[in-house]
Amino acid sequence: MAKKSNISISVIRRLPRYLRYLNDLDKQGVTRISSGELSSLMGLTASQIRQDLNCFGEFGQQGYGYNVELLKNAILSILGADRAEKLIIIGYGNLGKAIARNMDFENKGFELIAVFDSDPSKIGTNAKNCKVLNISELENFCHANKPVAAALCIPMEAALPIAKQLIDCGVRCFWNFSHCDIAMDMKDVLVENVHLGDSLMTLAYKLKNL
Amino acid sequence: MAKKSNISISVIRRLPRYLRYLNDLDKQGVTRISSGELSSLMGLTASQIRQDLNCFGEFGQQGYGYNVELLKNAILSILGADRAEKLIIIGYGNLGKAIARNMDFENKGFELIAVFDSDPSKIGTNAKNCKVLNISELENFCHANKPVAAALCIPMEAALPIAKQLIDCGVRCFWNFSHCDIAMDMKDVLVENVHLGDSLMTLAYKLKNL
DNA sequence: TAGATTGTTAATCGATTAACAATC
DNA sequence: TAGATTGTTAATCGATTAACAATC
Repeated sequence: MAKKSNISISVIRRLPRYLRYLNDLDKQGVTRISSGELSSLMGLTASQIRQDLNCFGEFGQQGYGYNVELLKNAILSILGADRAEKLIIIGYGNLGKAIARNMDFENKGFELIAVFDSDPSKIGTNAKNCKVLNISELENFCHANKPVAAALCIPMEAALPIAKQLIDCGVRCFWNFSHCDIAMDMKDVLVENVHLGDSLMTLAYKLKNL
Repeated sequence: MAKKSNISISVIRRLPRYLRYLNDLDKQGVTRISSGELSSLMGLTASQIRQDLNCFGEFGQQGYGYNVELLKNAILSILGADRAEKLIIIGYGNLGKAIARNMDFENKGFELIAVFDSDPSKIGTNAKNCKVLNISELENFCHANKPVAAALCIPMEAALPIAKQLIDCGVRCFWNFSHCDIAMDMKDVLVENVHLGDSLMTLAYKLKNL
């Protein structure tokens, strides 16, 4: 059969993790793996792995298991991580720098094309493979270069106005690190909120209830 | 009734978000709110809010709703965010710096007591309210100061050995930013994995399937 | 072929939503 | 009191796990 139409977000969020393990296996020279082996490696059930994968097609072979490289590439393609959607970073503080320098955009579906900041001492310097531009040039840049995604590495107060400006410039996709929820209601606007503070508090709870 | 014994992680992960909204309301001078009002503000059901809160006790009043300040403090206490557990940061690269400087540890249950790095140019400099120390001093420091938690802002290769060393020093709680899963199997060791790459790939998927 | 392991259906489990009696 | 809104139970929905026939 194959290809369910409505894939749940729970399944999607597991795919990048499968990918990490498959990449490791591939690097180690492992060519095939069964759902059972992978499940004990990752600490989940074989059933779940098979169910997850069968949302998208039939990638295995009875009696054999899964070909590591083939499955890896299939998941890359399912996630759209084999593409190069234009992304800009707003804010070149420590977090913006960390992301610009360390995030492997190319293997995750994006291409970093520019960074923006308002600090004169940063403007004109080199980020990863691109320049740090003045935030005042944002609109011109967007109209000329049409980025589809933006990583918001700016304080909470700045996030909503900048997001609105970006939406007007055609940006449809936000990776939001500012400590607020943005634009949950705007149609056709995608937001992935990363709330590091929420994550830390979850750890506080676990610690308290250890 | 009140106080269920086994609270699901889904409920816990919603609490910090409730807290953010309650903090905002409190700052705006709002003193009471009903589950209905809060639910439309946050984009979820009133039923879910009431169910979530009733895992921990009865914080509302029929016909009135919830007192904002009271509920805010209740959630702070449930999460253990009103404590000050000693935390260290390993790695003072851009990410370590971003977290040291911008994370509001005091309101999230922790106290940052030291940062460690191996780079001589960083050692001895001042982080937020503490020093950057030589990673070679890690064991001595831990035995003297007994941190319970560590934020791992180091590359993947370094994460596991450092985590093991820290566990031997009594650290039981990891906030892991390195691009690997650590120690899922070790008993009594808590890990909150933050996989920024996984988050970005989820965004890639959403974008592809927009 | 026999053994292994998938794809897939059915059963279970848990989480969310709806409903309403209790009560402020 | 009457209106509002909780706390809580029951109903629904979705996700995970188990089981097994299909098949490599």
